[in-house]
Amino acid sequence: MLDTRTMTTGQSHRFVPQLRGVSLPSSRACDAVRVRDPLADTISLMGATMSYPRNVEIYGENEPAEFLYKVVSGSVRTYKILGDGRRQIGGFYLPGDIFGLEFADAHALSAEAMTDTKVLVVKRSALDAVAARDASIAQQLFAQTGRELQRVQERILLLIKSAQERVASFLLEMAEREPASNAVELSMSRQDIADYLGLTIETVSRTLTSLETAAAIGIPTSRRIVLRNRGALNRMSG
Amino acid sequence: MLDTRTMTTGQSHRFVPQLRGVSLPSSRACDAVRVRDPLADTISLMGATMSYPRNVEIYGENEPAEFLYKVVSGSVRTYKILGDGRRQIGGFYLPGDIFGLEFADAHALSAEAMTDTKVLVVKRSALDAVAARDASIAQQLFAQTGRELQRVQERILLLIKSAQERVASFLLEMAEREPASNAVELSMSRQDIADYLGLTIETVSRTLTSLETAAAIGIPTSRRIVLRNRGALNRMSG
DNA sequence: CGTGATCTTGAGGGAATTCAATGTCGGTGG
DNA sequence: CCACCGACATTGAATTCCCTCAAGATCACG
Repeated sequence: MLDTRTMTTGQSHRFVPQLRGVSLPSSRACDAVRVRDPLADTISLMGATMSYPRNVEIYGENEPAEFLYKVVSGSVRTYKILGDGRRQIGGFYLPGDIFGLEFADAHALSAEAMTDTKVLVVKRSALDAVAARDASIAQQLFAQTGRELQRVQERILLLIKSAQERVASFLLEMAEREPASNAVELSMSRQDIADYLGLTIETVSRTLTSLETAAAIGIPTSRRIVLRNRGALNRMSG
Repeated sequence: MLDTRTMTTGQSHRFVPQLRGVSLPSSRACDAVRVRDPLADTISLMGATMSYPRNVEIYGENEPAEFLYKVVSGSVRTYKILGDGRRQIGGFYLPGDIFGLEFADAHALSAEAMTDTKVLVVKRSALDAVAARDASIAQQLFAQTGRELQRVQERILLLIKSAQERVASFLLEMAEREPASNAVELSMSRQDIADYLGLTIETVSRTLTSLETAAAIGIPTSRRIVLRNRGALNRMSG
């Protein structure tokens, strides 16, 4: 099972540190991207694309944290298995999200593709080398870490809430990632949601149906949630 | 009443701390520290010492995050008050610990002295300026952030456990900070512990007595816990 | 000592889990 | 095409764990 993942890019991923474009923006569009997100741009330039089928491991807990990842398409979950078999999900990552940022030498969490997924992979050492030359990259890495920290701190606040508050918060969190629509397409199973929220699958299910009964949401299919009343959800989210 | 627990800590008016002067380390001991921990040393060199009495606010949520703090003596808690009055404690900081590291412009949490406390205070802007020149300082700041992130991730794992597991984990965590002894001197109240672990004060108290009954710990005074059987505690911590 | 704050203990209730059964959906082969 | 299967989801009933409310015990401090 180790090698169901496949390299889809033949491009050399040995990076030659040529910070082109940083000081000489040429086109408006390009400039905008670079100025806003030099890290993303660097990853795109340096990264190799890899594909992982659904439910396949991208990296495992305790493996050396050699790479940084960015989701191109599909979705990824990070998680940790506790001694007694319980699983805690660290986060869900959708296209554009960066994951695999670690501070110890080894990964604290495992990562798995939730659906068939393409990711950009970049060697940490290469990225560090660029960061050493380009302060804006270093700054972005730092900022990315800070955002991750804030995200995790909010999870702590979530985990002390009631089941209904957790589920409502979760739906609003997911909805923020698809701003255009009022519906959420869940790429994760009820079990994933439960392990993310620190609840059981039954409680998640019951809470969702109760939210539907309360006319706060609609559940046309189990993986699709329509937000009918965001105000109510917001109130319920604690 | 909604909020008795947050009222118990007493006055919430802002204390204006006294500036005691700049610490100027000159001893050999500090030189040794310098090699191992350039960040700590820089803070010592640049920082001003401030004193805060017990239960007095050091900074408040949403205030601009201008400073970085290092505990010299005493103890500090960071916390956030939720809409309905619940309080979540972000962390406890003991001598040597750094707190106040933020990524947004404003503090996400408030900080209070749990006991009479002395802290070193350093302007972020000054520290950033040093970091820009000295890569080892920048690296230390980054590492410090990474450690904070790991700490918070472990808290998430803690919050999905049972009450007994949480309390056992908490005791072991506190014990790690006083490696010499087999006893833990708690600088925080039961309410603080409860708000840290996402439990009620009664559950914390009951769990502690049950651990004592099980001969895993001793409780000579309410603020002093003797670890009688670390193996058992470890097993109980999940 | 008395007083308030903190901590412990008890009884009862409620929210979430556990255990168990049923329902739904997508795929696969007869 | 439909019947069957397995994976996933929902629903129900009983139980457990923790919270709430309430009372007492202990501690710190004047």
